Amino acid sequence: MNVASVIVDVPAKQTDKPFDYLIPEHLIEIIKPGMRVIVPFGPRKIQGFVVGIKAESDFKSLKELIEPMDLNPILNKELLSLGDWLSNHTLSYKISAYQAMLPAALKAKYEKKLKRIAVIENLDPSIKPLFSDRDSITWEEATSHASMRTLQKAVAEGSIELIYEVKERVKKKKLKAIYCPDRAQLENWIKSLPANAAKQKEVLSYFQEQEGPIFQKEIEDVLEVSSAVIKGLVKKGMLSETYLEVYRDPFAERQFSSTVPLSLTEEQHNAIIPIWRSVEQHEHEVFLLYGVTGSGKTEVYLQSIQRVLEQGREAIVLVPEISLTPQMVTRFKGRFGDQVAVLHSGLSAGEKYDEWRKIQRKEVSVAVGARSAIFAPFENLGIIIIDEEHETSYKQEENPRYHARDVAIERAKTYRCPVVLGSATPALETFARAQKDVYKLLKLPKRMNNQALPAVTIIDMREELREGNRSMFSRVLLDKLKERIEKKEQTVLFLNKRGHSSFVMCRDCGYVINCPNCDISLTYHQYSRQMKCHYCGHEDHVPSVCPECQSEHIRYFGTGTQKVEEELVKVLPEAKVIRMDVDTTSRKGAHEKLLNQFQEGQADILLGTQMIAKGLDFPNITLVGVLSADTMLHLPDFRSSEKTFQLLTQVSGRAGRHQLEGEVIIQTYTPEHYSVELAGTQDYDRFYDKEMMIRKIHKYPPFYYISLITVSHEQLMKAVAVTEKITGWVRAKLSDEAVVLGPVASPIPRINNRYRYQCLVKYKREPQLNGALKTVLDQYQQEIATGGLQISIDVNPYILM
DNA sequence: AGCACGCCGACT
DNA sequence: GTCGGCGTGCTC
Repeated sequence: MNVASVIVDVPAKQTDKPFDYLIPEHLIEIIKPGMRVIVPFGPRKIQGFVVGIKAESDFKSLKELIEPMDLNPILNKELLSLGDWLSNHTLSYKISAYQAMLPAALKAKYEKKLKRIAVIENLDPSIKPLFSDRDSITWEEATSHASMRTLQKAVAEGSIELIYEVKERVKKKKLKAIYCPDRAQLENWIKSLPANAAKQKEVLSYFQEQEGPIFQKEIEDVLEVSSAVIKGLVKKGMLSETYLEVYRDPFAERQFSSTVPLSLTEEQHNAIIPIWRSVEQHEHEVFLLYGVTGSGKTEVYLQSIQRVLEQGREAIVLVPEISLTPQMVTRFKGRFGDQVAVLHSGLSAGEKYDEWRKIQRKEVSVAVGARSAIFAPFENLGIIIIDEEHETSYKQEENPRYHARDVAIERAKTYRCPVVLGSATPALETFARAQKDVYKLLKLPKRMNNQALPAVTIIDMREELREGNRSMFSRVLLDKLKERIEKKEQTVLFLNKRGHSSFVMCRDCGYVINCPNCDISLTYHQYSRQMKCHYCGHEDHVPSVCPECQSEHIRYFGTGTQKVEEELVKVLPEAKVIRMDVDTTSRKGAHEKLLNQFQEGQADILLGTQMIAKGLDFPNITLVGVLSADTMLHLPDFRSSEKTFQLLTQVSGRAGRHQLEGEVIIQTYTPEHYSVELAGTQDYDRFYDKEMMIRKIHKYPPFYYISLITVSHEQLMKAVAVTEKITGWVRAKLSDEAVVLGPVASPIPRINNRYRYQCLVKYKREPQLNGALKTVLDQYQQEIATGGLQISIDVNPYILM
């Protein structure tokens, strides 16, 4: 057993298979599947994952692997095969799948260096100065100071050597700690110290009280001594220095007041019984916990987890990226304390890595986090919970294009444990499965406070315009706003920004400034006073005259949160407003800080985008205003109605969650649209029926599965031709039941000067499809490798662009 | 993905 | 004649 099969860190079709390496004598039995290793690959050294150990290889001349990067496997057996499953289902490379399952900190960093071999005097004069004070320099440094030619010559004649290094991205954080090598002596030592060494005596007696190493910082802080005191003792040999690994704890400063399980309402109780049963009987089952906003889903999660922990098993809780508000973390930390690891995007790479290691070392049993937390390396899972399961952020929009819900179900099958999908507005696919009894439906139809859902008023903004109100606030909304300020109650104003971020337009000729590289309008950014393309990053100044008609009437269109804020100040000068958007929350911790301010009542109005739609739970909010409900209704996306309905229902749910009654105002230009109208009455069931009908007619999910192939190339004709061929090829491979659409231009026909064409496949059951798509990738492998062609395949896409 | 190898055009 | 451009194919 001295051969290791390794998946190497080269994301390409040709290398998407195990490469065999000889395990050096001294590493036999040490190298195990799931470990990261450094292996020679061609002329360089790269990282790889050991996927198997075997006695011999079909390959004749094996190289030896260089060294392991881990002491213990970083992927256990289950995660290793989950990686296979993932790459199969998303048609992505194995290496990409493994990397997606691990914290980014574990991704290798490569360094190319030149090392001096000959004595300095013998080096080429142009290279000499580079090595004057060091023995090796980076490749970048070398090439910027010396010509490629001389470097090549020097390497060829052996005076310098080219070396490749594999480095860890993030180091484990270590702090200096002090320990006493011989505690029995402490008593004597203290007596032996001179009388004027009061501080040193104090330090030694501190060691009498405590066993084990103590962090230097702790000694300095507690005893108020300087490092010199400790150094003195170290010099005398009474104390010794060491470095101890510590976790970066992003919540170190925070106190979480602990909570106890609340008594469940009858409905909660009814909902939790089947979950408990599934936990206790080790049965895999998927539950849809369908509960209106404010119905107490979180308490059901908490008490389900409680049961899992009592069994000595572990739990994963997924929450959507944006709503991973401190509120949710607080509730989990409050109930389960140190048992909880938190994994979300707000943490630094190092912090994330540390939280991940707490899971790996079995120091915690609950992981709360965004999408990628589904890969938490637990080995005895007892439950997986996905809160707000309809959220689109559970779908990764880059390779591997996985949906956390699918991964959850796959893992839960292996561990024979339940998955709980929670939502007030389930994804249509999910609800349909619950209707068909594939998932078990659990309902929480009432709010916990027994309050009715807030009263919703829909305002037709066309009507407002007709009556001469050109502002972005309807008269009703304005009146209600004033009322709340007088009553010292709070309002949430929600701006549905997606769909029309502020673009720049000429008022005279209507010319909209587009990106020169992409077929999309540039977005205006107030803080930099620049226009920016969200797809290729192109930036430009706002022109002073229109490039088309030379008019000077250039204007920024679209209502950004900043504009709303300015307007608010004009109409309600007495109102205190907190604005939450990408600009005000980009700084670390800003999100939390703003919410705290709002909670403490420092403002009357909380104004924001998507990020305030979910998870907010403040007792004093009695009014929710949606400024423009329909902005994303017209996106080229078959889910736009569903998303609109979900979003409107979610925001409405922010009002009146406690004693005070809530009220919602929705402003729209299309009040007759069913997703606006039914969000008004918060009637999910009717929305579901209506939307299902439409999906059925148009052959969309949940009636059909879809897969999207996007082809892009610098030349329009090439992109069209390839898509044409693929479309024909796929069509021929599938049954008559499948619908293959295309080639059609992508909704964004050009990004970064590459033309984009698509083929959309709708199907019910096509065992051939996966294979056909793989062949497509194989066939164009050459052209993809040389960089001219790009083909992306998204199985079950969420964004059709 | 890198990197070497190899085959063609424009130069000292 | 050589230098250097990039297309092609390989990496255990």
